[in-house]
Amino acid sequence: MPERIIKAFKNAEIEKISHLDYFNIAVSVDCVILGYEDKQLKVLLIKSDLEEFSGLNSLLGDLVRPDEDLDEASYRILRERTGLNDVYLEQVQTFGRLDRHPSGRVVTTAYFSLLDLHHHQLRLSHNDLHWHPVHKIGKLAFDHKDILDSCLHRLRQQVLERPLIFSLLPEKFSLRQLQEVYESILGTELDRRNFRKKVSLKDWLVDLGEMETDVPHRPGKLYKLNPTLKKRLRARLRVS
Amino acid sequence: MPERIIKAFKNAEIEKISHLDYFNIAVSVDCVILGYEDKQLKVLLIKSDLEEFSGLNSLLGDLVRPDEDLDEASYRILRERTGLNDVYLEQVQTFGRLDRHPSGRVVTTAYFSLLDLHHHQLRLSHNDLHWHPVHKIGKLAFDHKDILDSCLHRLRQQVLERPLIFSLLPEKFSLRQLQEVYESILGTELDRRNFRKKVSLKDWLVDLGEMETDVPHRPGKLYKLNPTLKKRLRARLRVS
DNA sequence: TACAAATATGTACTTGAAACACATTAACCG
DNA sequence: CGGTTAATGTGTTTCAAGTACATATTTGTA
Repeated sequence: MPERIIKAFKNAEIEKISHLDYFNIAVSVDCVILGYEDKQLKVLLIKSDLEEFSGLNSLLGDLVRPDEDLDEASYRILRERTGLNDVYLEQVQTFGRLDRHPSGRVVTTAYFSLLDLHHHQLRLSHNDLHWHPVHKIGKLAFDHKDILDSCLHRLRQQVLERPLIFSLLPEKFSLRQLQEVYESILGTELDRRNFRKKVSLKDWLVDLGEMETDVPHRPGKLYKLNPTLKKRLRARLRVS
Repeated sequence: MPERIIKAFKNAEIEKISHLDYFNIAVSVDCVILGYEDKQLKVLLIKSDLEEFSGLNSLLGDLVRPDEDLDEASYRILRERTGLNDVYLEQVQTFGRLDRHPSGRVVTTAYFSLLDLHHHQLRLSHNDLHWHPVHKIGKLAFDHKDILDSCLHRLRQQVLERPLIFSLLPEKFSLRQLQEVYESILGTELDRRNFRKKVSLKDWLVDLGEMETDVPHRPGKLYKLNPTLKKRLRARLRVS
């Protein structure tokens, strides 16, 4: 099989390189899994078990299996690590630096996903899995800090245009909660009145006619995401 | 070496799959090389030499070599195919469908680049290389139509925000030429007066104090890209 | 029951985009 | 050579969106 592929890419210089070398590249995916808690955006990390990176955390990744799509692989990792199925997932960028993995050549494709950190189905697969506030993260194993940063950059670009952010919140939420999520992602303070005007113009929200409970102040109205949009979010990630 | 990598990704299910299978995935890059001519955006394509796709064109791609970065690989393809060095290049997306290549599993990363189709250094490497108007393209080999579309989508997103478009034009150009390029990319007509106002606010342009020649009407002023921005464009793609 | 703190809604101002008009210049042609 | 044509080059007006800002209302708490 490998020979067939190399033949398909017939290239003048091909004889200079051993055929097998072309298949010394491994393909992996890495997931930047983001949640929201205590007014902070958090990312799910695991302690690296490579001695080269002892003491450092890394993103959740795995080799892509011979029989699975890239999207499927990232979806599988998410499922294995969190137990969650209906999660927003988006490919961001592929990283292929020669020395990015100490054990050999690994090209990795980064995905980010957003989920409700307090979802009742959330079951972390491993004791060494923990949520870390993204703005407190220093070094990570491999080039994972770069990967994280590129995903956060993409998230910030998209978050005002598309209704992604609701995956971070529980089913019902108040406008204050929603605003706080935006503020933690964008790293800026927003004017409450203008914010409310902006989201109300977008027809993203449905007023539930209910109020917050157990808050130490005047309760606000509760909203949920417009069901049509919710379906559309799910549709994007139907993989397996 | 492969064994070391697989060990590094220790996974519960790893034993189910033959170790070597993980390295049956080839990694390639495909370049969507865009130029501008006759008021049309054009893409450089080559006749596919696979019998499965006989009669169809394909993008320019190649396997990533064991000793080169993804960016380097796309840069090399560009150089080999066009003879050009200083070209804008941007990674867009990675495609990994299982059946996307008839000869086996190939994961490919798509790049797009913009260049001046009439550049004096441009030397196409091959007789079967031709420029095709993007809006007239039907089928392509592999999933290359999807790749082309995703690159065009990205280009349309970026073109109003960042000064990419100038790579498509010669050193000196008139505002009319610039507007025509925008219109062909965005697929819309723009108001001349509003367009001029918009670009003049962006400090992208330098007035050369020269005029068009050999035009069958009143000549317009000639401009060039602000040299600072030009340097910055080049800096993004310094690879080898 | 007064106060603190958050919700809820509205208005004036500023900026940017969209629609539109007119004077100017050079090529072309009778 | 002068009138016509077809571009260039610079406005202005209008409208929508964004930003800054104020006040009344509701609930929890001391």
